[in-house]
Amino acid sequence: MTQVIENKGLTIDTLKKRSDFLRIAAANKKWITPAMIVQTCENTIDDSSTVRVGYTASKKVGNAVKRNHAKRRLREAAKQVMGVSAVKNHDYVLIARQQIAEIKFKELIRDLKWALKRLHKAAGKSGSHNN
RNA sequence: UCAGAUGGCUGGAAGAUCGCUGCUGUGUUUUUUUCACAGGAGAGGAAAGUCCGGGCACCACGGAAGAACGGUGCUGGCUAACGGCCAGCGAAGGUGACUUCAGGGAAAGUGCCACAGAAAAUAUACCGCCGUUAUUGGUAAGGGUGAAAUGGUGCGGUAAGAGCGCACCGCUUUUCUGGUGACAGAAAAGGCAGGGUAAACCCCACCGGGUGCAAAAUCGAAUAGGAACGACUGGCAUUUGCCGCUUAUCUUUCGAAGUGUCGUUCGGGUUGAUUGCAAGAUGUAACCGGCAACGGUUAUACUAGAUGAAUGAUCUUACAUUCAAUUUCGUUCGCGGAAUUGGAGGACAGAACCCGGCUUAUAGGCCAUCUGACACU
RNA sequence: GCCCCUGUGGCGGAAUUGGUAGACGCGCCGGAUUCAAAAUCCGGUUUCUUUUGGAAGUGUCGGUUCGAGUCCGACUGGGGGCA
Repeated sequence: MTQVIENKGLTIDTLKKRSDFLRIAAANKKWITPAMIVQTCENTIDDSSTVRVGYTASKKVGNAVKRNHAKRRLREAAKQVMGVSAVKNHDYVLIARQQIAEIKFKELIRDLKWALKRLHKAAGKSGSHNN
């Protein structure tokens, strides 16, 4: 599989504070796929060339090995997808679900692209969340 | 060959592309930083559970004796220490290799033993048996209850019986022998003392101050050098000094230190960085001592340091494993071996201050020693 | 990471020194009352079975004991605290 990534100049930064995670969850804009949940929210940072992404894997995913593995795969997927499909001045949170251990990496990337597309399309019309 | 026992080792490999976190060096940079390049490093046998033992840090102090509380519990050794390990003893289980055991004291004292049963522990006598006789005496063979009933079997003995007597077995005490010891063996004496429970209180011996790296220290930022209440802040003395008070569970005592700190509540600020934090009861190898655990000497190595938490993502190739189909060989007709093709597919699991153990989880693979059965020589 | 607490029917919650487990309340089911419902009153309510009875059962497994919800050990689920 060849992975030529066309970077738009967006650099990825990692969210670390709990308050940021809560703010993005409160915005109530999310898209659910079998392997993960994608949440997003606009931020107020002036630097327009960075996109901030946070990763979450709760105890429902499994033990420590499975949780770390899930976060690594999410980080790898974000590295390949966010540079192309993300919108600047937005923060994202990727939440792992149980099926992330079984799904193939190609499908993970496809789902993430689809989720971002749907989120930004829906955000234009209304603030209602999909299910 | 089959079945098993014990101990130990291992815990996936190779390659390609793209990345992550420290360290070292060079360059850039006024310096710190940042960035670029190069080099080299980067999870486990359990990293887990947090069940024990230490190091280390703080709690206003150390020693000795006692009390309380908690823990351990056959013997000897190893260890920094331990509830761990090694070697033994005893009991129970197994044909055997071997396995399991909180395994001190019930004759210091107290408590408890439901129901049933005459009686559940200073014993006692319901039905019985025997004698005398008209109300009692002897007895513990037999009956029945219970988890448990005051030695067991046999012979003698007797009114009936009973360690009442004897033999064997068991038990207790004493002595001797062997052993460092737990204990083992032998002899003599005693007609039998003695129910269970100490993972009930307890006794005996030994050990233990508390809290935990979110300990603790420094820097920065911020605001204030916060407020209220309580505790001891004392007395003589001009200084030395004397008495008193305080000093990590409590009391007593010895020495030393101290007399401005501590506790609670309210209010404000910070939710940062650095140190602690990686050379140690360290690993590996050889030799020596020891049955062994382990110890000693020499040589050699430096081997993770993250903090929404790095050590990876994707793909390919064989290899172990497994499923299905086909062919073939053997067959005790259950199936087993070999080859080919196609598919599935890596056990348990992630350092968080560091060590020594224990416990629990774990696909498979390999090695050594030993036991039993069968066959052959 | 470290330190604590706790587990009993569908739910809350009892069970004195170890001696008949499911007290009591809520809920649920059936009946009475009512034209009907609510309220009230009466009865039942751990599970299985060959049903006047028997067996299992206090998160799981093991041990001590004649006997364990209770005592001891190991595991497991849930909850809380610590800058």
